[in-house]
Amino acid sequence: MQLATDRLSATFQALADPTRRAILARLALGETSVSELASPFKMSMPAVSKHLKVLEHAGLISRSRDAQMRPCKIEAQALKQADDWLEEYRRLWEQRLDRLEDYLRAVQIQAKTAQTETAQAEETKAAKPKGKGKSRGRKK
Amino acid sequence: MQLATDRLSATFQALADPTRRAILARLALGETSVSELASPFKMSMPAVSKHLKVLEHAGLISRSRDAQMRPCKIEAQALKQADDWLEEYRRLWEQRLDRLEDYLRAVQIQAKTAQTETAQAEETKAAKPKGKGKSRGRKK
DNA sequence: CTTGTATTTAACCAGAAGGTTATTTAACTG
DNA sequence: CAGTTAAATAACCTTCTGGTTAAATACAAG
Repeated sequence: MQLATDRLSATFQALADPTRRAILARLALGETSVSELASPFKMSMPAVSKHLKVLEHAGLISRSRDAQMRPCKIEAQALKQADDWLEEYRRLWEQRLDRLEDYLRAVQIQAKTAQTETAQAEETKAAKPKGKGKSRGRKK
Repeated sequence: MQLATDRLSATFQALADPTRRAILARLALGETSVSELASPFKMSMPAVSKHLKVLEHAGLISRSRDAQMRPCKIEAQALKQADDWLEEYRRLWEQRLDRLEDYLRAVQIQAKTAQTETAQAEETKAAKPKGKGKSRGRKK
């Protein structure tokens, strides 16, 4: 059905659909049948079956057999891989507050300066510095 | 270009492509131009431009202007949203070992019960770590 | 062996994704 | 102004996605 791309791409791809995320949410509560997984949705069974195939291909679920039923089980390892990828970027949002503080501090200083030099503030715009000076400021 | 689905779907969708993840990896090092972002790939500029549009639509990057250049910057909040979603499932892989331990302990008790129906209660008590104070934090 | 139940497969469809080349827009430069 | 650079847009193509209905499979129970 889908391309044989890498595992991580397949995982994110699988998570990119609300129906599939809802299925995973249900499976987080415990193993269950395809019919029960399908019941909350108004789509046809084959459609759900396809979603399950996508999830299985991504390693997010596994299936066993119980009479006519094919119970699905969530497989957390694939989710962990996605989490591991995000881990690399965690600092980017965890440092956010610190940077906001830096920014606010800078603004405060600027405000104080502006109090004494109000007139020149407008002129600065016209007095464009040469070349790639980039007076646009706060470029880390 | 892409569907106007919910933000989380758009984010996971954006992350489901290796090229886009590579772009984000580069942007994690700092803001840069489209040309530089495109340079590692053998695809055309319009292709990269499309990838950037997908990332921007998902809120994963933002763009500013600097002369002819349109520098891209990573936006960590969208990544955090993905991480928050995964957070709900974290216990599934973090508790895995604990549950395996529980299972093995149960099997052991069963085996012993089958052998001799004598004093295994004390052993169980001794072996049990008691409480789930493992506090396996989410930060590595 | 026939029927019912649970689920998958087959065939098909519209629209999205990801790529291409050619053209256009935007901003600096001489 | 004309020319160059950086990037986006337009038009087009192929493959993938997510859904459909109809038919097939696997199993259990009469």
